[in-house]
Amino acid sequence: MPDTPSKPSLRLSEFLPYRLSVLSNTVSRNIADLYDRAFGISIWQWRVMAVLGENSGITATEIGQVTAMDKVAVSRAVSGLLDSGHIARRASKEDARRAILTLTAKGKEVYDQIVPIALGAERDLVETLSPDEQAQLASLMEKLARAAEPDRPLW
Amino acid sequence: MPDTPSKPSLRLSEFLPYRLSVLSNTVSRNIADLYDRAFGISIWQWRVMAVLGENSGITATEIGQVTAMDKVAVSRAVSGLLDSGHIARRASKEDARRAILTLTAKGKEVYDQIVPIALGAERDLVETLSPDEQAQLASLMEKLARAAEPDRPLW
DNA sequence: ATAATATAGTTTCATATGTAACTAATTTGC
DNA sequence: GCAAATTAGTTACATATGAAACTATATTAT
Repeated sequence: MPDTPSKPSLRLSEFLPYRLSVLSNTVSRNIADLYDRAFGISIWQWRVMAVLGENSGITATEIGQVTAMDKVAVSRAVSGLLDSGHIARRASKEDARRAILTLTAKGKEVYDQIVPIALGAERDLVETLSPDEQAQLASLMEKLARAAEPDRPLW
Repeated sequence: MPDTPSKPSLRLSEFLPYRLSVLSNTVSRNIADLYDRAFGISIWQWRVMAVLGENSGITATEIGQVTAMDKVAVSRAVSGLLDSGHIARRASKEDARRAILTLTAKGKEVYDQIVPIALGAERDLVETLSPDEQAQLASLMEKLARAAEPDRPLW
C-alpha cells in the first residue's frame, strides 16, 4: 500500500519549541507587567536586582553568567538601575576594570516588595500542579535544558 | 524561636518563569538559526509558513489568532514572504479588506524542507525523555498554559 | 440612503535588542 | 620591563519590535 499523502506533518500547536515560546512569553509578560507598572523596572533590570539580592557585591560579568544575559544587556540594565538609584557601583580595588555592584537601600526596599509579587505569581502558576507534578516539571525542564544546551553550566 | 533572617527568598535559578524563558530562548534560537541560515527565513516568517502549510488559504488575522502573533508581526512576516516569493496573496471576494494567503510552489518546497529540520530538532530535544516523560511534559505544559492565560483558546 | 461604528491590514514612530567596534585596565610572553 | 594579547564594560549602529495612528472596506443603526 502506498504512503498516504500525509498532509501536514507538522502541527504548530503541538510543536514543542513553539509551545514553550508562547508559554514562556505569556508567563514572563504577565509577571513583568506587575513590577513594571508598580516600579518602572524592566525584566532585565529585575533579573539584575534578583541576582544582587541573592548575592550582593558581584560584577556585571558575573551577573551575565548567572542570568544568561549578554554583557550589553547587563550593561544597559545596570545603567538604568544606577540612574534610578536602585543599585550602586564602585570600582574593584584589585581590578579597576571591574565594577562591584550592590543594591542601595532603595533597591533593597523595592527588591523586598517585588520578591513576594514574583513568588506569588509563580505560586499561582504552579499551584495548579500537584507536588508530584511540580517535581516532574523541574526534572523535565532540567533534562530539556541540558539537551538544548549540552555545555550549559550546572546550577 | 524567632524567624531566621531568611536571606534570599527568591533564587533566580529556580524561579520557574526565568527557567522557562531561558529554556525557550535557547531552544527557539537553536532551531531558528537552522532555517534562517539555510533559507533566510525568520522565526515569525516560519510560523506563518507553518500555519499556511497546515491550513492554506487563510487570512492574516486568522494566522495571528493561531500563532499568538499580533497583527503587526503578521503583517511584517507576510510582507517579507511576499517579497521573497514564498507566499501569494489575493483579495477575498466576499470582503475586500481581507487577503487570502497561500504558499507558492517555492514556498511549499521550502516548507517541505524545513519541516523535517524542525521536527528533527524537536526530536533531538525530546528523545532525551522517555515516552512517559514526554506525555507528562505535554500535560504539564497544557496545565501551565491554562493557568497563565485562563481565557486561552483550547486547541 | 447615510452617518457612525467596527474590522483588516499597513505605516509610522519611539523604543528595545544584538553585533561589532571601541576604551581602559590587566595579564602574558619574552 | 614592555609589546601583544585578554578581559571588563560601554558605545554606536543597524535591525527588530510594539503601540498607536492611519487607510480602506464593511456593517450597523436610524
